[in-house]
This record gives sequence, C-alpha cells and structure tokens, in this order.
Amino acid sequence: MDPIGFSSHDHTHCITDNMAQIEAHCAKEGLQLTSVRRRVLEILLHEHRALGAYDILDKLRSEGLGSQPPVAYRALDFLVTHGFAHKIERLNAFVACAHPGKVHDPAFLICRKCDGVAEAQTKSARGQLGSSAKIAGFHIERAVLEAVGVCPNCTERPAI
Amino acid sequence: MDPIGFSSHDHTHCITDNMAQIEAHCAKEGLQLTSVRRRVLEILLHEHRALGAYDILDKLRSEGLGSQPPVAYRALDFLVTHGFAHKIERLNAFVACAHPGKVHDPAFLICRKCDGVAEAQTKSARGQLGSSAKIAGFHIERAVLEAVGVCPNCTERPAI
DNA sequence: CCGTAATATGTTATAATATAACACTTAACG
DNA sequence: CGTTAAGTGTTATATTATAACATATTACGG
Repeated sequence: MDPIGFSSHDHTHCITDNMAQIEAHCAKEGLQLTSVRRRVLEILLHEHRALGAYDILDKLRSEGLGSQPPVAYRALDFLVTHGFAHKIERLNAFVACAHPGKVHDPAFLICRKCDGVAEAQTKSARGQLGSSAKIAGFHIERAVLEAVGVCPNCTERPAI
Repeated sequence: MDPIGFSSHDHTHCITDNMAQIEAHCAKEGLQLTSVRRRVLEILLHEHRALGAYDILDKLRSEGLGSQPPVAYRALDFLVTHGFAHKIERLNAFVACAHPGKVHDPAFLICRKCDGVAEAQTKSARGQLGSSAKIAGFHIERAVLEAVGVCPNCTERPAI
C-alpha cells in the first residue's frame, strides 16, 4: 500500500526503470515489444495520468507511427493483457502499471480535478470480499478498486 | 457483506420492497420520481443484471415512454445520483442498488459469462486504502470495487 | 537460407456509448 | 394564477471501441 504518482520523485529514473524491467520481461517471455507498443508504453509512463486511447493515437499520429484507432487499441490491449498498463474504467482511459510483472489486484486513487492517477494495492479486495464471494459460490478472477477524490496537489491549489 | 443476486429469492417481493422504500425516500426528500424514472427503476429491479442505456431505451421506446438517448440517460443519471442505481463501469451498464437509501461504497461481483451482478459491501475500501490514501494526502470521496469472475450458476453449467 | 505459419500492422467502415443545445411542457409554490 | 424551476422531446453530434479484410513482418523448422 504505497501509492506513488502524487508524490514528487525522479520521474526519468522511474520511466527508464520501468522500461528496462518490461523489456527484460518481454525478452524472457518471448513477447514482441514492437515499436508501436513500446512507444505507447513510453507515452503512458511519461505521465502519471490516465490517457484516452485517442489522446495516445494523436501522439502516435504526430510521430508517424499509426493513424487509425485500431493501432492504438491493439497496442493498449497488448499492454493491458500483459499487465504493463491498466484501464481506468471510470475514465475510459489508460495508465502505466506501477508494479509491472507482479500479479496484483490494483487499486486506483483518481483525482477528479486533474485526472491524476496513483496506483496502490489492496490485499483486502480478495481478502474481505473474497471470503463472502466464496460463500456465495462466486469465483473472483480479477478485482479492481477505483476511488475518486481529490489529490494533494489539487487540494492545496483549489479549483480555478 | 451479504451478496444477493446469485441466490434464489422472492424476486417479486424484492422489487415491490425496493420500490416502496424508494418511493418513501423520494417523498421525504422532495424528489420527483416521474413516470420515466420510475419505469427505468422497475426495469432495472426486474433483473439482477447490468443493462446498457440502450437496452433500457429500447424498452422505453416499446412502451412509448421516450425514444431518444437523453431520455434514458437522464433517468439513469437521476437514479445514480440519488443512489437508487449504480453504474458498472466495466460493462458501461447499470444495476439497481441493493441497499438504497444507505450511504455505502459498493462492491460488485460481475459474472463474465452471464453479466449477472451481485452487490456486496466493502468497509475495507475506505478502511485499508483510506489510511494509506490519507498519508498520501488524497481525499477519497467515493470508492467502487468491481470484481470479475464466474457466478455459481455459470460454474455449475459451464459455457455452451 | 527459405518456405510457411503465426503474429502484427494498415485501412476502411461502422458499432456502441454518451452528451450538447435548444424548444417546449409540466410541476412547485408563493 | 403567474412566475420560476425542473423535467421532457428532439436534433445533432461527440466520444469510445471494434469488425473485417488486405498486407507486411517475424519466428522457426526444414
């Protein structure tokens, strides 16, 4: 339970670290981290915000890496499937995963003012809910918690 | 933490009870439970499934209660705003609330085979996540947990 | 190497979900 | 019963997402 994304940190470091880790993971698993996929991941890592598929597509387009929606959606699908990114359902948008490689039930703190997203982890999701689900005969495969509120930055400097 | 929706129960009872409770609540709060709003609520209560806005619109249309998207979206917006229904972000769809009137952070068990939805409650969302959010300076306003898996009915009779 | 199968990309078209904007009607309330 | 707020009808359009098929690239056994 260590949310990052709203605290200041060495962001360049944070990008390169993640990229290196994911590259290693792909090499090991035989996954093709192609140029579009890599670029989309970089774009996501560059922000601790959720980006819409069409925001990403615009960037790709301006770089000549693809111009039609399926290009962006396919890359995002790859990243989400392999746990390198998450979809924030509430925003219909995507963020880079803060804990790539590890299996986890993510929890998101979503700022409704700046759309910033921090990823935390919640063991409790399966713990508490899992036990009552099990009694009901429901088998949980994935659990995602999305909390909406106001981040520290937007609290200090209230809405314009 | 008492999920309903996958267990058999007196459904007629469950509809009338909810309607009565919600009518009382609206009367007390001075909320207008108009014919469209009431009908959308009934439609939702009739199923323990998530229905898309356009599914609901189709029903309304066939009953002469409205034919354009805003009619359905406005009614749904009213129901969600006042806690009589929830939006399941993962499905872009809506369900009647199982605990209307009470303030709560809902948790949903979503069956990926039949789209059935059961609502449970999770104190843990604010409890566990809330404490670490507070440390990070994030103020949680609402928290929703969506768990995807397979419900008891679909486990017994596997996919066709 | 090279052929072939699997995987990924380019592209067109369209589906599914959602809202803006404005005219009109109904309900609330003094 | 007039005025204001709230709700509805309707047109148009924005936003998000995917189906389908042609082409290119990659993986890999022979």
